[in-house]
Amino acid sequence: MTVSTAAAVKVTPAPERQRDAGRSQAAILVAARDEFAEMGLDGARMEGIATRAAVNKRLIYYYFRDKDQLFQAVLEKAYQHIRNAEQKLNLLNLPPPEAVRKLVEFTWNYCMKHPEFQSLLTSANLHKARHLRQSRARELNSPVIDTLGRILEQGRSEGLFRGGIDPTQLYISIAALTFFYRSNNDTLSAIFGRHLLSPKAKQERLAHMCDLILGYVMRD
Amino acid sequence: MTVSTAAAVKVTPAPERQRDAGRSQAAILVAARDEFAEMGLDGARMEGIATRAAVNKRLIYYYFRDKDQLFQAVLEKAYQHIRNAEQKLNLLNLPPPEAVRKLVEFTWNYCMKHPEFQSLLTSANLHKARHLRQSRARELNSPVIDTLGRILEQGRSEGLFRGGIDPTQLYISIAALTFFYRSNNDTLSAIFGRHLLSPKAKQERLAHMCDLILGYVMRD
Amino acid sequence: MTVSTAAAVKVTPAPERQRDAGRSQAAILVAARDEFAEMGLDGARMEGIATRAAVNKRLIYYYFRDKDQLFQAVLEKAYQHIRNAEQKLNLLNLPPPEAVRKLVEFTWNYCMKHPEFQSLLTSANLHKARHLRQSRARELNSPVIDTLGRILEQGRSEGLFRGGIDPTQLYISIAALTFFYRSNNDTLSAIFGRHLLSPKAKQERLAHMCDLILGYVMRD
Amino acid sequence: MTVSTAAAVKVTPAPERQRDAGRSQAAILVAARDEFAEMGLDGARMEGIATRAAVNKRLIYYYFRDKDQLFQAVLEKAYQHIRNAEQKLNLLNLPPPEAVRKLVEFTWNYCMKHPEFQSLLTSANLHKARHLRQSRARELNSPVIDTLGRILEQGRSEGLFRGGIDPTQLYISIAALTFFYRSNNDTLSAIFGRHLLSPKAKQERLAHMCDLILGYVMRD
DNA sequence: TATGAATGAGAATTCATTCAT
DNA sequence: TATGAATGAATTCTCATTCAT
Repeated sequence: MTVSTAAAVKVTPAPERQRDAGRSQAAILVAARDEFAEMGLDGARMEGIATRAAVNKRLIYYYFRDKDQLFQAVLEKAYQHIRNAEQKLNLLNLPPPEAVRKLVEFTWNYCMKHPEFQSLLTSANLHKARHLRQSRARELNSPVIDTLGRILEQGRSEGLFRGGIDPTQLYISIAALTFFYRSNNDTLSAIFGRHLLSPKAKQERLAHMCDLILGYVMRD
Repeated sequence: MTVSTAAAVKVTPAPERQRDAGRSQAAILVAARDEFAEMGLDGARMEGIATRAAVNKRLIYYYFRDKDQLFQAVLEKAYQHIRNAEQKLNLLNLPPPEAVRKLVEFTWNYCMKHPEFQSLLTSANLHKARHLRQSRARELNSPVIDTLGRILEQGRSEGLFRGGIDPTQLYISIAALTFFYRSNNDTLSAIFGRHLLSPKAKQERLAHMCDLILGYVMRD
Repeated sequence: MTVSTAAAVKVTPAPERQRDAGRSQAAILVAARDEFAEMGLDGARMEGIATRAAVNKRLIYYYFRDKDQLFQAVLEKAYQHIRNAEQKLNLLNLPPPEAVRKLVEFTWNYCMKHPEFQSLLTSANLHKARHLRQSRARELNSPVIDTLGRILEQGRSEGLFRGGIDPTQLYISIAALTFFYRSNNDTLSAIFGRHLLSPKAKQERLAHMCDLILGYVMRD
Repeated sequence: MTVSTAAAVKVTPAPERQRDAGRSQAAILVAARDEFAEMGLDGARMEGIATRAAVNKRLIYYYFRDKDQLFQAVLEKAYQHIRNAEQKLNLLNLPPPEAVRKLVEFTWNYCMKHPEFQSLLTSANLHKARHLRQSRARELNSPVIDTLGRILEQGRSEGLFRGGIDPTQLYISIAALTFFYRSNNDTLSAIFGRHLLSPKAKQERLAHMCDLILGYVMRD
């Protein structure tokens, strides 16, 4: 047996990549987001998340306690992300009709780029949104509601928009028109025998939505 | 009821409940529909379905082979049900604007009465609609698309509606506005801190949707 | 035991029995070998294997994925074991007749000491040897075939053996005479009403086999 | 409801094929033999047997009580079949060497034509031959043993054969050489990378076996 | 911070067999 | 003689999670 003589020897911790708390946590969150989005909360596997994140399964528990907490963290991050994007819209600088159109387009584009968002919400809803209710994060609520309210008011005062529109109601409708289209794509395609996500189809859908929303908002 | 005088009358098999293939199958389908709708395809438990249906778990396999086949059967039946309801609408007898309004109201009411329908679709979509694609049932496609197309045309010819509206696109939008609202109710409620399914809220939502759809369809 | 003076000496992990991957795997393999041999592949129970190995049932799946993979591992190990034993025979040092006799005796003894080997092969054959074909292990093929070929040649050149004997054919025959006798023992005994595994019967069988094989191999 | 007027009307039992006890039993036995041979006793499925026999699963239980009894019946029939074939050999009419050769050839041919026989025996052995021991059928024991004894004696008295050969021992050896070859074909083929059942291979094997047996039996 | 070993509580599915007609 | 309906007891395998280092 070869015995080391130096009790003081301390192996240098290797050129790292290991042992980076932040990196591991972030990798897990991304992996979990993808797994949850693809498989649903119930279909997702902790094993699958660990593999995607290239970390030891045990580490997930170390950082996130359990599957539900992890899902909650993913959900919060997803909301945070879209709220962040919404912040940058600067809708109040635009003429009201332009602002509304831009909001529709933004919602559409976000939905196309981040289909995982609606997928996560779907899982959240299946579970009665308990993950959200446990969340103390206040990034959940959209500041856009407020903004949209002001836009509607201004459009109204300019004589462009009709009155009496509930901004929350309108916001939900915009979301509905885009997110439903995307998240029900597979069944809709199967039934209509029509590909709904080709570039042309997407362009048509966006046009339709803008017509629909603006046709409603604007005074006859 | 015409009563036979003869002694040869076949005794009705007693109000038993045992050994009735049709009844068992039907009970399983109902139970499965509810379980799948509440828990999602992945969250649903065969055990739970058996309990709901008050049949032996084994019997489910006897009639439906496995979970996926059962889900497919449930899905087909759900489509069949809504298509059936659509059939009875008789929209072509109405003035075009009334017809469109009635379709919106029908969709809304169906959605409220049968939230399981969208829930099933959600699971189907999470699984890339493979259950639908394996289905040879042709009740899937909605005959309403056709009807809606004719209504739009007629409204157009009467000078009431704008032209160039794709009936499929419009149909999807109507579905989106109602089904998204219902199926995302929990997260939306949590975020907006507002109960979306109170009688008043439902009435407002329906009014909003009608305004939106009719405002778009009708010529300025 | 050489005692180190240093405080830095790593404490030997105690004679525990827990948390030893190698030990667990080995225990499972032994248990599985016995269960498969006694019950056949289809009759074997994962539960039974876990009990025999005194490990958690789940651990079997942890290490071996599923029943088939486990069986394959067992099979490979069994081949490895007999090939190992064959290696040690050193037949080439003996006069050809002695070598042949020793091979027969070895086969017989191995068969008596390791009846599980033929039992495993029987299961493998029932399943069309798919486990073997999936195996990339090259310990499967017997090196004895080669050796036997050389022995036959030398015997021939010494004028002791007849010519034109296919070593593979002969090897199969030696195996057949022993393994068939052992693995069909129960039916043969039942039919002939004669105990085939008494010391006397075994001795007679071995003598018969040697006579048979040597009588064939040696020139008249 | 259309009521039949004739109480006496008796539907003629249809051109039959149904309700033929003998036919059903025979079909089940054949189907069971094939299923047991292909899958082994444990791997065989009552369902599979019913399907093969094109009868209702329940009928198997009606005629054969349970799986074990069915297996026993199959086994007995298999023995009966080979004993029957052996009866017709008329070995005593031949010169002793011819008789022995004919027995080897017969065994080989039977084995090639009826691989299910050895397969059934294999299952029987895995279960310690309990099915045989429960069997009161006396067709089990081979009359050939007797015949072979006489042949050996005669050959001996004619100065052709060596003495002291145990006919049972020899009979087992002949069976071993053929049945082992056939029933271990898959593993042997996999290991030797050589197809053992091609016409040429079969011919070579038979020749080898005859050489082996006759080389042993005949006086030098 | 990180990880391989281990596990209990299910989960879907299978299978021989019985029930009721 | 024949059969569709029904079932209890397994059986394999899965999954989130904890242990021990």
